[in-house]
Amino acid sequence: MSAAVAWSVLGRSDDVIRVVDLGADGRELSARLLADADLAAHVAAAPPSRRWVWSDTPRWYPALLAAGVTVARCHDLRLCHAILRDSAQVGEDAGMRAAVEWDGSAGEMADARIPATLFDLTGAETAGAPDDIAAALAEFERQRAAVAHAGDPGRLRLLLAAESAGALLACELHAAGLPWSRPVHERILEEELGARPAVGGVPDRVAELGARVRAALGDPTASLDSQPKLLRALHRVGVLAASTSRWELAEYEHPAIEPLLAYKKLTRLASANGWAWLDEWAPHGRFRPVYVPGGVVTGRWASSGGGALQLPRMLRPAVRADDGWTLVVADVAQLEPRVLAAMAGDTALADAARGVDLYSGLVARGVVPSRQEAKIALLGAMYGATTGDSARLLPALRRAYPRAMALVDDAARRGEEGGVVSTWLGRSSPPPSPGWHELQQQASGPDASAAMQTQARRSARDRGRFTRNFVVQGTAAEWALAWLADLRTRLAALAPAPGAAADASGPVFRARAHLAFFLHDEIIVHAPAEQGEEVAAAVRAAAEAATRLLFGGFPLDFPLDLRIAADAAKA
DNA sequence: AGTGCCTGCGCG
DNA sequence: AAAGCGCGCAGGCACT
Repeated sequence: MSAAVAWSVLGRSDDVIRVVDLGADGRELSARLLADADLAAHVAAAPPSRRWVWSDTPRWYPALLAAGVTVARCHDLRLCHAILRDSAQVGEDAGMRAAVEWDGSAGEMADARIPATLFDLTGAETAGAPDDIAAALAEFERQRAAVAHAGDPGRLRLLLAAESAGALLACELHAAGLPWSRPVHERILEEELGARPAVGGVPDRVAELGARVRAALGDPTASLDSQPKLLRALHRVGVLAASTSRWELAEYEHPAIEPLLAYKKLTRLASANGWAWLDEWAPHGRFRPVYVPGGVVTGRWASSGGGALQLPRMLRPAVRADDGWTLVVADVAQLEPRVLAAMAGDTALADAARGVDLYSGLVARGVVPSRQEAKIALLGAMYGATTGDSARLLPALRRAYPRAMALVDDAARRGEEGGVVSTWLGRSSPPPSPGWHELQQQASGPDASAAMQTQARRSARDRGRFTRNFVVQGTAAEWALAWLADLRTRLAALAPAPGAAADASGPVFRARAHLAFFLHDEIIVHAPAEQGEEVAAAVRAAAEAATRLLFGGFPLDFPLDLRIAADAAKA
């Protein structure tokens, strides 16, 4: 009877895949070689509790998904390396910083395997590269040791598991795609812009507005798309704006302003999400962005291509469930202030959040006069406002919620001093650059100029605002990851759709309810119509599970705005 | 032609 | 200059 396999490390050795099975203690139990074509079957045959360890999820998982195989758990060495390398809980002696071959972004690591030239085929080019099985085993052992010796191994393990689950989900979201209605998108474009113009042409509504602006400027050839030229044209008619931004132009009274603002709005729609976007990014009923887990320093996801995280509200009706399916759209109400309350153990702020709307809770307790001011004050507290209404409201916030304010103020102070701050689960901010330290050093010297001192002061404050926000934004990202990971597991346990059929989005995601979109604090699940309520219950249960996982019994809810509908239009 | 920066604006 | 955080992308423009 052999010990149970806890981990299976995947890597390459010569031209084949090597699978090394490890016990819970990290000891090697067995190893085997596999051809690429046999990997999916091997993974599918393993028990779902198996955690697959691999260099970089986008390099291994898409092929499995294409073969119809999903994985319940993995350990993404690249993403976990990035966390452990910077975490204040991990000592320098863990060697994470020295293992620079793991530092690249997903794209850079892919490049590292490619020989520099066609003649450089000595085999050495892959020796230290992450895909190599020896490199993967060494890094995994290094990471296990780093976690074991960390200040709070439990939280760090949670973070690494959540990050890795996110890596799986990012690939799945891309494979599944967001259901997108071409007719609805086209209808919106035609209503706003007019008929689709010929290639290189300008939509009718844009042309009309442009003519109105030029007429009002008294300049039939005025260029509206070049910021410097537009600014000069405005100055000539007495609009002495310093920039051509929407907010500033709106301050001026001139017949050119109204059509100009409309012109800007429509050209933005046409260039960012017009017909060309539709053809390129959602040609066959699915929008498939590339999600980049850990792409933001705080731990938030970034995206690449198609502007996935910037879909304008105007286009949300184009997010439309397939026939016989529905969407469950949910976002967290005021995620970041709630996260702040929980992190700080601020029971007074948690108390104000008891209802559905935290901002109204502040008004009800007489902290600020209006909901709008509550929002501005809290955002200012988390972003580090120094002027205006927001800064004016901070003293009231400080009186009412000293613990929450102390947490962000302390993070800001540490940042200004050049220190490192960490999220709830242990992701740490990157240290300041050598140049930053140098500037602070020189500015504190005896022969520092006043200009240099001002610059250093400003640079310190900038970093303070970054670290102030880092702890909150980063912990909110952790809550969201925990929510996603838990929901992903719950959805996988639901019954398949009746009469599920294969189609272009792949058998796995056509067969059952699945996540289709994620944006910081919002998710969209695409589900068989009759499972709408069941999925909604899973979404809520996952949010509660995430809250307990991170914050235990702290008395605070993370209420969701949730709707079940055929499309994702915002209320 | 390719690059990198700037402005502006979409999202949380 | 949208007061204060984090992003991606398009278009113009200066540079190589």
